[in-house]
Amino acid sequence: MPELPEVETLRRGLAHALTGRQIVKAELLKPKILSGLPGRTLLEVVGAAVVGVRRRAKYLIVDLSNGLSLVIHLSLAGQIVLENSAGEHLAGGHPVPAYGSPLPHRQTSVILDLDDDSVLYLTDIRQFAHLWIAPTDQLSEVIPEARLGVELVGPAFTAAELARRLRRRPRGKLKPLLLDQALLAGLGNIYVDESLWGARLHPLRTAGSLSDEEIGRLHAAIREVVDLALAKGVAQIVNGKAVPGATLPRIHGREGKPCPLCGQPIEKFRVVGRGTYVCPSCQRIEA
DNA sequence: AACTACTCCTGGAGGC
DNA sequence: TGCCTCCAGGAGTAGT
Repeated sequence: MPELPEVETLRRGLAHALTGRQIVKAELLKPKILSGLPGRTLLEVVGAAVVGVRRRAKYLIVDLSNGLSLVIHLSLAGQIVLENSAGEHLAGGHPVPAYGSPLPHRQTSVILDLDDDSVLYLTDIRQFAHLWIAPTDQLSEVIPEARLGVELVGPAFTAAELARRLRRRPRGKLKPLLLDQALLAGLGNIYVDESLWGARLHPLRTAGSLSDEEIGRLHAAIREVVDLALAKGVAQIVNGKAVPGATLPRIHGREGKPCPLCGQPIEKFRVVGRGTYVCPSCQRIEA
């Protein structure tokens, strides 16, 4: 699903469009999405205004004027579409159902009506997404801070910090480590592949085998791919395949297509059950 | 510590 | 057209 760049891009759009708006109606079509904190209902957000939209890792946080926050994790296939009164869409998350298709969709879980006649739809074709309603000062009940590593956007994510974290788990392989939210908060399957390709490192290299120079390369590659996604548009994948012509991804979902760097055909294999793409020439397992 | 397997779900693609 | 299988931008838990 949406990884950090997708969630951050969505956050920026929603912060602009939602801040100051009042929620005038809330419909819960699929109760399954509301997990944890029993006793809370979606009706508690009606009448409150949005005071800000934040993000931690892949969690989207909508702070309200009544001391509550909506916390959304889009998981694999969650999607948010905000439709304004002119019928224009601000959309983010999973591309299925296609942006612009009629809403609500069969798998739409939540509909929020705003006081400017815009409507927010939260849809998830796989019903894995989660929504929590919690007091803004008690979000630790919802967001598992102890299981979230360093934020990738901002000053905390340095090469030294990456090295420190990787060296704690020297026998771990790079792909599972980079997918581990307790190590780095925000990467998912696509951006891990993109980052490893950018650093010219094989997904099965062990953390302990990396030189300082290679860790520096990995840090720069992660930074570069996240920055590129935030600046030029997030990775576009539909049904596991890269969308032709999109800036990102450059390697994920492009099996058999030429490596953008050397032209060798990109190969696909499985690592911890996840489809993994490498350039066999640029990313060699031996150092 | 690190790995595998399994779970939650639906839908799109491709084979026949 | 139908039927089948496989796979999927996440993450928690259990078992080895």
